[in-house]
Amino acid sequence: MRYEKGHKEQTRKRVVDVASARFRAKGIEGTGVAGLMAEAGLTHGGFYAHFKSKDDLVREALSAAHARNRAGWAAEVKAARDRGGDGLEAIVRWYLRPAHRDRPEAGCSVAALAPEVARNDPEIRDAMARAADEMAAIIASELPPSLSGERARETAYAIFALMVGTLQLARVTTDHALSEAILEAGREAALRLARRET
Amino acid sequence: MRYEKGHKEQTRKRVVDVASARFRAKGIEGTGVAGLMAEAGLTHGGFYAHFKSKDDLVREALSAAHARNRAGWAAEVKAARDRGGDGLEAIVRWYLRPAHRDRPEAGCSVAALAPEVARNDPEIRDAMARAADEMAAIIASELPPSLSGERARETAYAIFALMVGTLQLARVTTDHALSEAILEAGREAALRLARRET
DNA sequence: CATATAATATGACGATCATAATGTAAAGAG
DNA sequence: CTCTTTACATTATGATCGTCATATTATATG
Repeated sequence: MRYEKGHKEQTRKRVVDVASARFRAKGIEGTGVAGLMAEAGLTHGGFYAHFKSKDDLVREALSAAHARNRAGWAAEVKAARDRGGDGLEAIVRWYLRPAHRDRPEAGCSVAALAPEVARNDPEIRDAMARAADEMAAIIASELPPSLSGERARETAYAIFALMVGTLQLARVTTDHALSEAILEAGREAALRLARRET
Repeated sequence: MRYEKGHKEQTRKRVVDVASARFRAKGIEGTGVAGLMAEAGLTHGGFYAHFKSKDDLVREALSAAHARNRAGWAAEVKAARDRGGDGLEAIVRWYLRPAHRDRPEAGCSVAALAPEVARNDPEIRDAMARAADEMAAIIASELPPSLSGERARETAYAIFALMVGTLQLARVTTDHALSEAILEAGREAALRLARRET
């Protein structure tokens, strides 16, 4: 059947959105093309009219997930600035909140998929590496003036790594109280790294 | 055929060792029972004479991987102590070294598998959570006296999370120089968290 | 109104997946 | 020396995997 103009792009976008959520929720290998298309309201056959391979979709879904998250980062920073608060503190508290731990399908793709992506092709790794670099750049830009020099990027990467690892540990732990304590410890440590003098 | 006494236990151990390496190298879902048994020199049929399910093996492989790594942690601490050095600094430098980044199959299972494990059953998550808690305990025991009080465990978890996240980011990045810089930034930040005063 | 076309659906390919029932051969028990 | 047992091999099951060739059908175009 022939659909209205723009229908295909809309469908493609829907598949990418579904994929970006399912990958984060169930992993890349844990997500099949058939189930993915079914969730998008389609059958599996049409997949290759939109993407040349699953890897092709993976790249796009990683970028799409990051694009949405980047908007969240920017919104948090802006909201903090508007109320005269600290942008970095807002990011840390927002990233390491229980709701983020509990809903990986809507959260950071690095925390949800980093090891699996690391085992993939360079194109896929680069899609995530670019996302990580952008998040590190946002962190770096929010560091206090005393840290905004040469080593800002390194410090920013360390803070981001701490946030990623903390979220993962909090997700692994089945002890709820410990999971909460891990999140709190991560928040505190991240802010300490951000506030060091010299 | 009937083998000598103890042959079965030896075979089982070999399968667990192969699995613990393969899981870390290719992921849990990325590792099939058939390939695993072939690498152990067996056919896939006998698998269920040793384990009641793949999940059963996963639990055991995670514990086995951790047991070996824990020995490495202890050895690093002891070596540092023997030469009058700082045990925690030794752990951080050993964990965040390029060889660890480049050989996940012999490395930390948390860094290699945390998000995938977080999506699994509570028994499997607990196997990793116990390992993480033990590593955090070692870190806590090596913190300076000024930090050995109430919040030692929280600080230790944060340091461990930073190490895990750093290793993962270094593995994702395809830019070698950046990957090295990420490792260095992680080492520096981890030691800074460990050395804070008050 | 007829027709070419675009966006899907249908169905099938061979591979591989976890799991399991059954077969087989050799070492230990008698 | 025979027989039972044990450790694994063989073979099979039904599912699901990624991929693709082909069929279908409504719409935009003529």
